[in-house]
This record gives sequence, C-alpha cells and structure tokens, in this order.
Amino acid sequence: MIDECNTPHDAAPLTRNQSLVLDVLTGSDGPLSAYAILDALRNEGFRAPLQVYRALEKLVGEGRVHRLESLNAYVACRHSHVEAHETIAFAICDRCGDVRELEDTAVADDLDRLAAGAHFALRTSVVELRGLCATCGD
Amino acid sequence: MIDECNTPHDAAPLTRNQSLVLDVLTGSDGPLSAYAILDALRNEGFRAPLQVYRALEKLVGEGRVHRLESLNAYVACRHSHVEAHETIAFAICDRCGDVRELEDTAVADDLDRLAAGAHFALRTSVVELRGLCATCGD
DNA sequence: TAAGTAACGTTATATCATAACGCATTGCCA
DNA sequence: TGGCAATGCGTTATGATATAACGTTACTTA
Repeated sequence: MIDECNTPHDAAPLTRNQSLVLDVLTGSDGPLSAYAILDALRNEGFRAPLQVYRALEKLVGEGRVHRLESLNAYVACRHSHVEAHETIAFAICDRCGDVRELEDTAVADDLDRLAAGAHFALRTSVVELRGLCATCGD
Repeated sequence: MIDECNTPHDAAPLTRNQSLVLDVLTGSDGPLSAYAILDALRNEGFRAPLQVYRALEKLVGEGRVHRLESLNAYVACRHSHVEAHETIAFAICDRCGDVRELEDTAVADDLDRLAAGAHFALRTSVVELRGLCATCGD
C-alpha cells in the first residue's frame, strides 16, 4: 500500500464506507461502475447506491478516485503523491478496459491557452483518450 | 440554414425522424438530453426514447451532432463544413450552459504525441473544458 | 450539556440508455 | 419479376446510472 497516495496532508481520515469503496477500486484491474462497487460490498453490509455515491463524492473530491466521464465509471488514483501530480488525461483501452493516467504539461498548457483565447475561465478539464492499449493494439 | 453543415457529401439524406431531432438541436441554445428532445417532439408523434436515440446515433455518426460525455447531452454541430473541420474540444459553461466548439491543432498534435508515447493507438479523444464562459466569468 | 457538522441508512424516484420483437420501405440483382 | 439485404420504424419492456428527502447516529467543541 502506497501511503502517500491515500493520505493527503489536508484530508480527514476516511470513514469505514469510504475506505471500503477505495479498497474495492484499488484492488480492481480497471474502472468500476458505482453499482459494481455496490455489489462488491454487499457482504460488508452495503444495501443502497447512495452508500457508494456518497463515498465516491468524498474520494473524488480529494483526488483519490477519478471519475471517467465517457464510461460513467470510477478508478482509484494510481499516483504516489496526491499533492505532486496533475493528471491531465486518461487513456482508456476499448478492448481490455485498462485505464492509464497520463500527465503532460504541453497538453495542459495548450488547454489553458485555448481556453484563454476563447475568454473561457477554465475550472476543470476532461480529457479521455479512447483506443487500444499497447497490449491490445498488438 | 447552412447547407454545408447539414449535407456532407457522403451522407444519405436524413429521414423524417432524423431531421426532426436535428432541427430541435439546431434550434436550441444549448445542449439537450435525449429525453428533452423526446419531449420537444411529442407533438410530432414521438412516443419512445428509442426514436430519439436511433436518430442521434445516425447524426452523431455523421458528425452533425456531438455528444457531450460529461453532460450526457447532445448539441448540433455549429460548423459550416463537416468535411473541413475537426473539433478538438468543447468549452462548457457551468453557469449558463453555453457550449462552444474549439479547434486547435497544437492540442490535437500533443494528444497524438502523448498517446504515441504511451504506445496507445488513439481512436477518439474526448476533451471537455468546464468553467465559465466570457459572459458569465465577467 | 447543548449545538453544530458530517456521515449514515432507507425508501422512493429521477434520469439516461438499450434489448428484443415484428413490420415497412428501399434498392439491388439473379 | 421475385427474392434478398439493408435500413429505418414503432412498441413494450427493461437495464443502468444517479439523486431527493427523511430521519438518525457519531463525533466535535464551545
């Protein structure tokens, strides 16, 4: 378990539900839907979607989990240092479902410039690349 | 009506349902959900979501309509020439809902490079910028 | 202790999307 | 001409994703 990833300095400790949800995501090969997480936690007493969604809201807010908009699914952050990185894009394999987080200052700078040129006050950017990963692409 | 936008050379003519859906989107200020489109077309005889989704599938496939992944909603393409442009990003105002299509070769090139560096065979990219438009940002 | 805050459990409901069936139309070409 | 494939259509039912609203519990802290 990589400690730096799971305990950012400014964060409250996780509750039981939040830890359970994070553990399920961390232990998963790929992204999971909220309902898949729910099913994985039935044995732990989870009964309703809101139990998952509330935990996800907190985890996403802290950057420990990312939401993939084009999949309506969630992945645990794979970075070691929550403070030190800025994920700019996700590469999502359409064949095996693998997701890789990518960082790139050139893309980030370009998006800032593009937004500024449109007089758009950028708050968040969603960048999701769809295609085939190295393994599946051959 | 901008003809170049609505009749790409390689496209079959639109059916009645497809035209109705496209017209609703073209006449809308901002993105619409499939169900909002359905409601707008009840007077035209639409009764079921599939009538909308089937039309959207065709229109999105032809590039006349774009799906906004982070909104689960749809917008008419605002470009004059379907052939000649490549939308690379959408700027979505979180306050007024306005959506602007942006083109930028630098971003596109960087995404290609980023994908290549990860040995990822890029098929499609989803780039949606969230923030405040020029009007709302003040 | 009293008040505030954050999370929780539960039920119900809203919202987004597709499966599966059969029918109608069109265009092709043997 | 007849058969066939392709595409679109209408309908019913269902699946998948997400939130509203209510009251309760647990912890903090003044």
